[in-house]
Amino acid sequence: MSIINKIKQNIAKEINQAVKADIVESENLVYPSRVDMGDLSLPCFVLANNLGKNPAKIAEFLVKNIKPKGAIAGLSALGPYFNIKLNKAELAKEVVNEIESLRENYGHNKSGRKQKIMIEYSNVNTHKEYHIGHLRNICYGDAVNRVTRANGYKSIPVSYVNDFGIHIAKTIWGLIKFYLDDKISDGINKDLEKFSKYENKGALLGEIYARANKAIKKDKTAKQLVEVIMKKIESRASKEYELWKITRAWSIEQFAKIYEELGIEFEKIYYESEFIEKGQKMVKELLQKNILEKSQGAVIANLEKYDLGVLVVLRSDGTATYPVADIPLAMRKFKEYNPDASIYVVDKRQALYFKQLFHILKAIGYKKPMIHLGYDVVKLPNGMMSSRLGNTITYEDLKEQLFKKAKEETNKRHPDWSKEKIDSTVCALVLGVIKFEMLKINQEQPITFDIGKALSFNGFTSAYLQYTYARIQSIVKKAGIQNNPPEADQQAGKLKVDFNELFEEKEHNLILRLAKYPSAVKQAGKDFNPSEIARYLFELARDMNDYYHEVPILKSDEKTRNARLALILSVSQVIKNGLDLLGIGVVEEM
RNA sequence: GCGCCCAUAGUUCAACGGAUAGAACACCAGCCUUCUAAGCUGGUUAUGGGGGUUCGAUUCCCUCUGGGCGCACCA
Repeated sequence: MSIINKIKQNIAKEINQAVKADIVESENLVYPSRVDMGDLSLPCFVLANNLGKNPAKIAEFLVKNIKPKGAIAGLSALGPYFNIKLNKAELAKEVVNEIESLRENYGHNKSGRKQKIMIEYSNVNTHKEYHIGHLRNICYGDAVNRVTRANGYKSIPVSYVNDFGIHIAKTIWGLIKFYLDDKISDGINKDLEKFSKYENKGALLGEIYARANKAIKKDKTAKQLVEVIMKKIESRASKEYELWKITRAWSIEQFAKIYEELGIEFEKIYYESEFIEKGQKMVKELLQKNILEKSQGAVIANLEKYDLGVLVVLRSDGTATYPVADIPLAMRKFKEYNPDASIYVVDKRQALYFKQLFHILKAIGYKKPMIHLGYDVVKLPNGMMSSRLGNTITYEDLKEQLFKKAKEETNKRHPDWSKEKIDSTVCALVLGVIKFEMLKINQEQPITFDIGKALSFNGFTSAYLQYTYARIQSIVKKAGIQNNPPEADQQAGKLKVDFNELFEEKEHNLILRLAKYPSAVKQAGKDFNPSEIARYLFELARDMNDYYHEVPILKSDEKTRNARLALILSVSQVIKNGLDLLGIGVVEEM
């Protein structure tokens, strides 16, 4: 349990003893809206209702009947609020020592009790462009994975790639039409040599898709051709199928590169094409079991009596829809990993579909919890993004612009740095921007992605957090302490910290903020909401920068200096831990 | 038509039934012989309308207005 929770529990106990009843719990203690009121507070209304007394009187009663001792430094009543000031040195000692001993594990908890949770994200289409909407999915999924682990679960991140749909036939049609003179010759590999000059063939497929989509819209024969191509791919024995195999590999290579750049690893990647045939067989079985039924030539799941409408599983022409692959995929996941719960990180617009899918899976016999974690779209300031309209920002565009800007800024500030140092710093900054922009807003809200703001590195950004971290490292370095994890314990020990030296109000604010980190992690885990961490870190960094400007560290007396160094080392550890939960790395200098 | 979601400052977001509704961006005015100015300080501006529940409502309920989304053969 975190220090602050222990303190809250003790205070709750004291209060209950004072009123001789068991009413107040540690969760009833809140943080006052202004720091001068105190560090913790109990609104006395609930107590008042239970005891049939005036809340302001109760607050006064508590002040009279509880003696400040240990962690409690002072008590006061302000109207109906019972306010508690904590012992600064005591709290500082507890918090800083805990951070120093737990290090990268500070803030983590065991509430998940090692339950296995499978998290599916990066549910992408091959043969299409990879844009910032996909980035939201992957950044969010990865952060949920990390936050879930920090809360004591054993998470299993997997990806599911849609490599077998009509969109692919469209891209292949475009490829043949625009690049292969309208036909596939016998020597496909030779024809495709012209693509060897493209470094990122997956991105090229995205461009072809957008172009093909526009062309097909106005062209009836093209539409028919696309259907023919789809059938030929499905036959798994045709030139089109060969072309599918080759181009599919291009997209998969592109995804692998993106995952590597973003530092994201999956336990397993599943592909739709592996499940379609199995799914077709399964449809027959489910028809026999009356879980599915035939209607108007199609195969459907009729879920109207559960208020979930109707889900088409096979169209009247016999072609498959999503669930045909999703059902066997879910079964495979349970069979291979036996997770205690299965989470799907997918666009919230598919909420109804997932309710339907889970209903069918439960009917088949899968009773473990299945959760659809929906997130909202990424919009642009001028409106919705659309692959079909070509109104998107692709991952490549974004990365390129960010690199250019970050490099410019870094060069300007550090003309003496080596190319390697600049590159590695810029890389960390760019990744930070991408991930932070995708995570700083609650997943249930749309993101209005403004590339100009993302490039600014000012305000509520990852650069601000990384900068704060780098500033601390700079001081630490000048103080002659190496903040290397193996030696750090010793180093901290060498500092001989007297926590009474942390007498500044801003220091107390920082310590209280550090003490709140574990609850931010817990809350983020409970709500699958990494933006809690992002906001927490911003507040911590703001407190830190405020402190930095106001209070000298290296120039203070030795005793004070040591205490302050211990404090800022703790701050930097928490910034690092929090950024790690968002999948973002720190830089030692910037 | 049925259902779901959203509405807070010029803009983008917070506020988990509690105290004077917080930030960031933008704009204006300051701060670098002083631990990194990618920073800090100060200033201007907000709960869509109407009802209810509650000691207390941005938060819960109803309703109106305005947006977005989903609803058998698009993925």
